[in-house]
Parts: sequence; structure tokens; C-alpha cells
Amino acid sequence: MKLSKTEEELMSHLWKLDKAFMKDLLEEYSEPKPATTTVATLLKRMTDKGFVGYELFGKSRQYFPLVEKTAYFSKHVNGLIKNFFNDSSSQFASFFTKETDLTKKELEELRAIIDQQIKNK
Amino acid sequence: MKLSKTEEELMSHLWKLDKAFMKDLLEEYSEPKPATTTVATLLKRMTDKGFVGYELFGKSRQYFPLVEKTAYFSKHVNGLIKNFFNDSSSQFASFFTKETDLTKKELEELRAIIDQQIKNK
DNA sequence: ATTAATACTCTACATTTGTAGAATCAATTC
DNA sequence: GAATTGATTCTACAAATGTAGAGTATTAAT
Repeated sequence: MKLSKTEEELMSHLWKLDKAFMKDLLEEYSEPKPATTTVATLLKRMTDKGFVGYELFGKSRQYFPLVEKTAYFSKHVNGLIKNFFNDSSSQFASFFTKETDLTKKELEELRAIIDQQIKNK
Repeated sequence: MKLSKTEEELMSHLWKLDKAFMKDLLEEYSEPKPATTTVATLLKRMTDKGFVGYELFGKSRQYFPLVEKTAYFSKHVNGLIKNFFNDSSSQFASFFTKETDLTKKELEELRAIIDQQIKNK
């Protein structure tokens, strides 16, 4: 099962906050914020799909993600890669670094990470 | 306007082939292949959305992409990044290189590319 | 010519998505 | 204790998606 684009956005807020009540999630949206009922519907659907859990606090719910961001994202990204880059991660990676506009500092950070990984191979 | 997941898959075939007749596109699918009418519908919708064009060859059409893969992908990826990594490309990049399982060779390739890019900054 | 195969359009239909009002129930405030 | 606020569920509904049959036109094969 997967999330729709809109659900993903909400999910990203939830990942960011880690635990959150409805109102916290609503606050995360920039204007124009969706109606509370809209978010409620989304949360319900996401709960049904098994991506979100909650703990009751008195009468209201504190929601939390049931899937790791990285886990979800890996799957997601791999799908994209398969589709667009005929399954080549490195092709994708080089494309990515070319396309997204990283600053010099970011690039250097990234190189450091890569160096580290090369060392571990 | 954007493509749905299924449309994206078809689009990836089209990008790969660059120009293709219906049957060529159908061949690209692995089993179980969709019905020809399904692909035809998809192609029509994608044409309507302005992602695909075609040239008539006698009675049938040779389809071709009207959007660059990289252009489309940039937009796509940027949306994801925004959602999942709070707008930080470098955060994404480091995540990506950690998560996807690049070989030593691929990593070295990638480092070379990055070095190149650092030089140009 | 008759048939068979192709490509395409039209139509169809169940699901999913995006969005939110109305109603309900509980908590808080005046 | 009456009214307001907040969270949730129910209901609704249009648009988009996934999928493909039926019908039509055209070309190729026999």
C-alpha cells in the first residue's frame, strides 16, 4: 500500500514532529491551511492504511508514524530510479548532484561522506 | 499537470526508446503486460496532458516524449526533497548515498563527478 | 474478396484522491 | 449550566486513475 502525494505531505509533518496532535499537524501547513476535517480524513485514511498510529490522551489522539521515513523513502526512491534510470543508482546519483543546486559547502560535505563510505568498502 | 505512477512507467519506456510505436512500448512491459487498449488510453491521456507527441506514419503513430526526462525528474525530485528532507538537498544526498547500495567503483565515480563540480564553484 | 491482425477511439466502471460540510461528543470557559 | 471550541466520524461528491471491452478503420495475408 502506498500514500498519495497529499498524504505524503502530511506524513512528512508527522515525521518531523514525531508525535503530534491534530492541531500541531495543522500548524505545520502553510497558508492556505486545509480544513481540519480534511486533515482528519487524511489521518483516518493513513491510519487505515497502517502508516499512522495513535495513543489516546484523554479524548484526543497523539498520532505517530508507524513507518520509518528512511524505509518509506528508500522504497519510494528505488521505484523512481527503476523507472527513470533503468535501475542504475550511480546514474541517478550523478544526475542528482548535477541537477540539484548544492552549494560548495554541501558538495564538500557530500564528498566527505562518500570518502568515508569508500573507506568502508 | 503531472503524470500518475502508471503513466510515469510508460513514460520511462518512451524516454528509453525515444521514439516508439505502440507495439514497441508494449514490448517494454514485463509480464503480465497490460492490454493494448490500456496502453492506448494512457497514451491518449498523456498526449492530452502535453507530455507526449506523435508523428503519423501512414496510419499509425510514432510517439515521442515532449518533456525532457531530466526536466520532469528535477521537478519531481524537488517535490520529494521538500517533503521529506525539509528542503535540504545535501541532507537528501547524504541519505541517498548511505541508503542506496553503491559499489566502490560507483562511489568513486560519483566522487569524481562531485570533485568536478566543486572545481566549478 | 475474405479474413486476420493492428492501432485507435469511445465507453464504462470500480477505486482512489482531494476536499470539506454536518453532526456528534467532550472539554473548557463564561 | 449554557455556550464555545476542538477532535472525530459520517457523508458527499467531483475529479483522477487503472483497466479494459466493443466498435471502427486500415493494412496485410491468404
